[in-house]
Amino acid sequence: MTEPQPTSHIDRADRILDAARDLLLRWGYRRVTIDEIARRAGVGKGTVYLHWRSREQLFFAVGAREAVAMLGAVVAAMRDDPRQIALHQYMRHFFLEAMARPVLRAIFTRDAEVLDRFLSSPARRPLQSGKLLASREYLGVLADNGLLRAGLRPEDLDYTLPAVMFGFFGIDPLLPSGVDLTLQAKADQVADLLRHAFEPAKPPPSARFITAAPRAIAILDRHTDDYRRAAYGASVDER
Amino acid sequence: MTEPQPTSHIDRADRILDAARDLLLRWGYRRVTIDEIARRAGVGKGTVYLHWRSREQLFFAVGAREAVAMLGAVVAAMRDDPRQIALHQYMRHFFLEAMARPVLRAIFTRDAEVLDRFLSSPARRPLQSGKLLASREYLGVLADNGLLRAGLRPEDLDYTLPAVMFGFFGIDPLLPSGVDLTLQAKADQVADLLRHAFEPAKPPPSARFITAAPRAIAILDRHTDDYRRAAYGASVDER
DNA sequence: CTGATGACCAGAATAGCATTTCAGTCATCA
DNA sequence: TGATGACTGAAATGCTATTCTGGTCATCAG
Repeated sequence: MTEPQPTSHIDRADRILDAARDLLLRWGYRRVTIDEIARRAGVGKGTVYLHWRSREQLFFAVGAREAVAMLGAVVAAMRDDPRQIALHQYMRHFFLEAMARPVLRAIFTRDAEVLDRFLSSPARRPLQSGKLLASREYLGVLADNGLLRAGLRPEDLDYTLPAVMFGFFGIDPLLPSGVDLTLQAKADQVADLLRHAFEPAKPPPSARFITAAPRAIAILDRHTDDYRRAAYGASVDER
Repeated sequence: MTEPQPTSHIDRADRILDAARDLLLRWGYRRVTIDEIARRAGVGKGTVYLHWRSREQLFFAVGAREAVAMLGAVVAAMRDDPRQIALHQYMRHFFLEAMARPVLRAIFTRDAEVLDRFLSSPARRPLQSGKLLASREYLGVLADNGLLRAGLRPEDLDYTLPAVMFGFFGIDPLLPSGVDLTLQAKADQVADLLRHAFEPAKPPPSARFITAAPRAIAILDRHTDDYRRAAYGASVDER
């Protein structure tokens, strides 16, 4: 059907992931079959299993690849302007970039229509865990540079930060129809909330951000690599 | 089976609601039948329908009655100490008292095991809506008395407050098992978060609370009556 | 006459079974 | 040597017969 084309290992993985993503969004997790994905990607079914151990891992990879793209966009903003490493800015971007990507939006809003069975699959966990939000190390860098409220320790956020973000991602279907803000407005509200709740009352001097940014960015880059590895299977570093 | 006893209309409603609540918690919404509830309450099946229009309304009444009890506890604390009307204290009590009551906990944590079908029933809405949390009027009283951060208008909380509370109620199953705080600790975190995010930086003088408390309490009393009426059917004011 | 009841009914839920679908494997091939 | 797709069993689905149960209302007890 699709004519075979000479491709690298990673290009082929991308074609398969593209097919999986498109079918996922069109039909939902339950209805998509490996046969159809392989057909669409122009490869044999066995080939899919040369990249990922199972169907579950394949769909995790679909999410992981979008996570890589999302983190890339967020980190790019931080490189442009070190002030964007502030927790409230980070989470604002995180929220906007996640909601702008259909697969990630489905995951974070726990969209049962799209994900059905995948919601309760253990493979989904790493995509929704607190680590993807803001790891201890990232928060440690903020704390060390006076970018968190005095007396607030990174571990104090282990519970609260995921709770808040989960709330903003998931509240919509529970709200009466009268309340509907734009995505931007919601992102601004998260940012405002987090800034007042967790950051110093008076904005820290720019120097602090400039000092902290490289370390903060390095941490996110490392996380990004973790997700990239997950997306393309262990074979990503063979190349 | 249960010997009939002379009772007022409301006593009988309570017996039926008791039976419904016990069976709900033991078996979950789907498995409980009206026949079993009536048998347990020692009344005929038809009698149940003299109180509520439908099965759905009956279970809504079970929740509404617990909401009355919960609001009663919260308001009692406010009568003892006017400072408890502060948004963060209100929500702290709300969280603790809701989580301490099995039916409300099931509703607010969206426990699919207990509620299954009831989760998507429209009758559940009024129990989970923003209004039960903190109505515009309540927030208006706080704002009028300088108990909200300068520049924060009550309607600014329409989205954010439900999002945050929903997050705290629902996050637990999504967190890695390492993170498990006591109920008290979680309540303290909600309170801290809300105080920093939405209330004045320096604690307002007591006089403000003393002035505002009667009006705040009156609003909650009115909401409580609404739920009481819903719990016992329209017949509650016949008496 | 009034308020309570439970036999009754239609539609929905369930159980049981026959059939189809599909994730994952591996012998074969280019 | 890397890619394939025919093959297999387990799980999902469709179908039918049967049971269950929400809600009604004719009847009855006090």
